[in-house]
Amino acid sequence: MKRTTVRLQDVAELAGVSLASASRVLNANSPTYRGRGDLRERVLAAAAELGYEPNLHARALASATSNTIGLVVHDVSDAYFGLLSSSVVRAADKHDLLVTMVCTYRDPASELKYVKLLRAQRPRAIIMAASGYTQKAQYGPIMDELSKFEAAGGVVVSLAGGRGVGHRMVVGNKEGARSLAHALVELGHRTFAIAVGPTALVTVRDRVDGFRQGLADHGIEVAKDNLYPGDTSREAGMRVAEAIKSSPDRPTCVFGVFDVVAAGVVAGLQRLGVDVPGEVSVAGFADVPLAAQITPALTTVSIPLDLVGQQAVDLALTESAVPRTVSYQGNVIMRQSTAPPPA
Amino acid sequence: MKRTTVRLQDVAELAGVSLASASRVLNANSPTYRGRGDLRERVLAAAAELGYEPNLHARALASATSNTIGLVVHDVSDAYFGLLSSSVVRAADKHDLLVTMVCTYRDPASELKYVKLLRAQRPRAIIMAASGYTQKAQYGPIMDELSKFEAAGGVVVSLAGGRGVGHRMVVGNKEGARSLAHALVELGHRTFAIAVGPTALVTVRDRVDGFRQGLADHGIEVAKDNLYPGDTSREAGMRVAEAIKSSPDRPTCVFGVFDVVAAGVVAGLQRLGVDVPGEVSVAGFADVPLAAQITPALTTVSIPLDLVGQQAVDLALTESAVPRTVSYQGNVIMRQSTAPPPA
DNA sequence: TTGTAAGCGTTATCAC
DNA sequence: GTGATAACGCTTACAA
Repeated sequence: MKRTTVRLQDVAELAGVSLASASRVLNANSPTYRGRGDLRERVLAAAAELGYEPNLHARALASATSNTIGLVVHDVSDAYFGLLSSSVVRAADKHDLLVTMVCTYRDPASELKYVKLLRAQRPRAIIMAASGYTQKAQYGPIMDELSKFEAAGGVVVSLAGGRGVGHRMVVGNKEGARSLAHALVELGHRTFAIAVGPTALVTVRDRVDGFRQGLADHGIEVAKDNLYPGDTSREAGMRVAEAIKSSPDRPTCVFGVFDVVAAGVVAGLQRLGVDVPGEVSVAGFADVPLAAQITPALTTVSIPLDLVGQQAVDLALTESAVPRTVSYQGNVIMRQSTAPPPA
Repeated sequence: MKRTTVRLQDVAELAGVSLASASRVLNANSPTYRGRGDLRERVLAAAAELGYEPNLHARALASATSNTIGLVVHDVSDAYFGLLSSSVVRAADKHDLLVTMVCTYRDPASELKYVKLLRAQRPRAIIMAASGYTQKAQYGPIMDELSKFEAAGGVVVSLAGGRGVGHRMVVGNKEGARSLAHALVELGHRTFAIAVGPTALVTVRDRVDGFRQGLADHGIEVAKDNLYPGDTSREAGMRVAEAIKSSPDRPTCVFGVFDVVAAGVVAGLQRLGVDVPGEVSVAGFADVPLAAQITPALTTVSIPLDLVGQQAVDLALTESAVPRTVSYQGNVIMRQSTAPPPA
């Protein structure tokens, strides 16, 4: 087979104009540019006839800008990140930007690898929705890499709760969890358990800290035994349910740091014959769709993921020298999974 | 600010070698290549010191290959596509491939636009998990674009049920729905309703056709009135529930073409005081996590999305001249949302 | 307005 | 094994 790829050159030749002119027409260069006579039409016609599609690599190389933004999440199949990714993709679309998405599956090493790869791709910006590790050994190298990216003219948007390079977006994990705690105490609860999730994440730390802070505001503490680390799965929640059921001082309320985990706690308790919320109340965090769909519907803290995604893209497009910070606060959503504790 | 971006040239100079040598070292060119003396080490050291990261655009341009694959889905925030995307990303990772993901939100026009954009990015392959429109006016232009991509040496993997360019993956929508129908009839049901969803999609058509076929196998037909078109949302399901509740000849079993819709039917019926499955049984399709998490748990047909994603990437990497076809069959999963009809 | 030509950062093809 | 040097397909001064 001969060369099958169509170059701008080919278009130019077919239209009988120079490479430069063809380029100008196809880029609608200056708003005023129309080309003399039917030059413009000839080029357009030639491009259409040949099925020409510009080579973005060449364009990126020559113009030193790309129309891509990188998005780093933990796991797209997780509803939280799925929703976020979707809103990022949607917002990017409005600016004719393509999104290259990578999933770290909560592994700092693979996150580092991906940031490097992304950097190699020279995107306009990188949105870090994952990251946020509590250990310097884990986040350090990633930050370094991001700094280099910035030094080379790239924009970074960090959604992580902790420190971060570039623009910062903070979703109110701490504040939201604290408000949730207040609401639950007001309901009458005094003994709590927390399904903590992966402790290496800043998000987790913030939610747990916020929640405990909220309890502390009322002079309540969570017993060490009632802190259950785990992963972010439904199964983790179910295991917590078992532990609680046979716990000596059974809490009257369980806070699951992720909705999915909380849903697992609910399911686990139900399977063990414990009534929710009659005997034990359960609350989650994030308000992913699942929360409203289980029975009883889950009390949780809603995060406006839609806005967050949009805003992230907006920030990704602002090359301001001074990093900006934008915050979003969550709302406590009381549903049927929580009720006053049994008398 | 001076130029802040590090070129291979810079690395070569710092290492005191030629551009070509630096390139060879960094690409571990031939397995045997080691460079003479400490040449290799010097280059590596220089690259590390400078924080060099290759420019993939330049590389793609020079080598005429990229390490990117394009993925087109309807909506990542939809559990089905979230799961699929995740498995694609995961599989791609094993081959050090980056995934550029676009969402069409079920709009043929935006799908066309995206395929063009993707083509411009010159990915190694494009995986079409969306598409599959029933109307030629809609899928035609997209297929054309994909053909051009193929002609230029790209690989296409089509997950759509209908026709498709390149390698084909067929998930057993028809067969799965048919088996489901059989199972439901065996349970004793004779009158059915179908929450159809968006009729413009091949996936929908296949599931509906398969289901009706399955009923037909037992001499059962679905009344026109019992076919409810809509979108793929939970709300659509709830509306169907209302319609059914007040329907003159109320069906004893409802098939929702998407799990989310079916879940909506369940929730809607429950809200109206109709017992599921006591009075009406409900089944869905796809077995997304939600299906197992609602109460009662949803009977559905499971699709091995994990395998599908992996396989899609495998196919994306096979440049075989003859398009291959791989099929996956779903399994009927009976859960608590279906039971024999009331006597 | 248009064309000529010089890059953009790599890889690949040559000689050496 | 190594180093010049010509592509790769495009944008963008600079000249005409």
